[in-house]
Amino acid sequence: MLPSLDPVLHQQLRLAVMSLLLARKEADFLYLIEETGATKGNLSVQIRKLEEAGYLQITKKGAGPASRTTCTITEEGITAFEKYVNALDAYLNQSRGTHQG
Amino acid sequence: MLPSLDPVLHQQLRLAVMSLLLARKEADFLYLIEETGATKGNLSVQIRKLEEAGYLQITKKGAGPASRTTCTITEEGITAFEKYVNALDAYLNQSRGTHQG
DNA sequence: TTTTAATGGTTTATATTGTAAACCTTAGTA
DNA sequence: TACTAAGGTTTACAATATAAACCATTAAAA
Repeated sequence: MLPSLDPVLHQQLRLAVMSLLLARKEADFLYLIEETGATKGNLSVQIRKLEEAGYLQITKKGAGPASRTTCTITEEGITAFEKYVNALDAYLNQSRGTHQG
Repeated sequence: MLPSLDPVLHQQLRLAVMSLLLARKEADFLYLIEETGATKGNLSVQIRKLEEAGYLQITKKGAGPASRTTCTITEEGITAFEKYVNALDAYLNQSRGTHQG
């Protein structure tokens, strides 16, 4: 049977964030806004979910307009992403019969 | 910027159904239940959404216990699936820098 | 010839999730 | 001291997913 897809990662914005972090290790809130096109409210909620899942860490520096929020991917996040990609493969490659079994 | 992911396909059960159909062209309701582990209610709803999107056709034969509901993938469904896979690639390959640009 | 049960599927109420408008806090500046 | 702007957060609402309860038909049993 097809493997289940990690529901934390199987969502467009969260997947985009993780994908960007995987390439860069860390990224600022505003950078993620630019790259994803998400609204601040939505991004705020979704990175918190990723943090709660243990997939990234949120670090805040300063206060007011000079403040910065940075997201850093965790080992757990990297592992989860890789596992997700492998699970997806089973879905995407059904048609080619290249999956194990 | 990362491409958007077709919301009809970016859902586990619907993606599973499409994936199975891509390999087999058509499949019965009960076969899809077995392969996906979904409940009847959930599958019923999700294949209807796929039909509304034009990605598959639902055909019913007979009535009562001998009745059969068959799903057949459409050309539009195949195209949409391929497009979805390509879009996903942009997310999954960020880390390897193998994406265009 | 009524029950009774079983099959194949649908409806629909509920829970979960995603989204963005409205809001808050702090800092600079006029 | 206002007033503005930046950087985020809250939260109310919309959309979605899920499965329990239900329906229709048929076959078999009583």
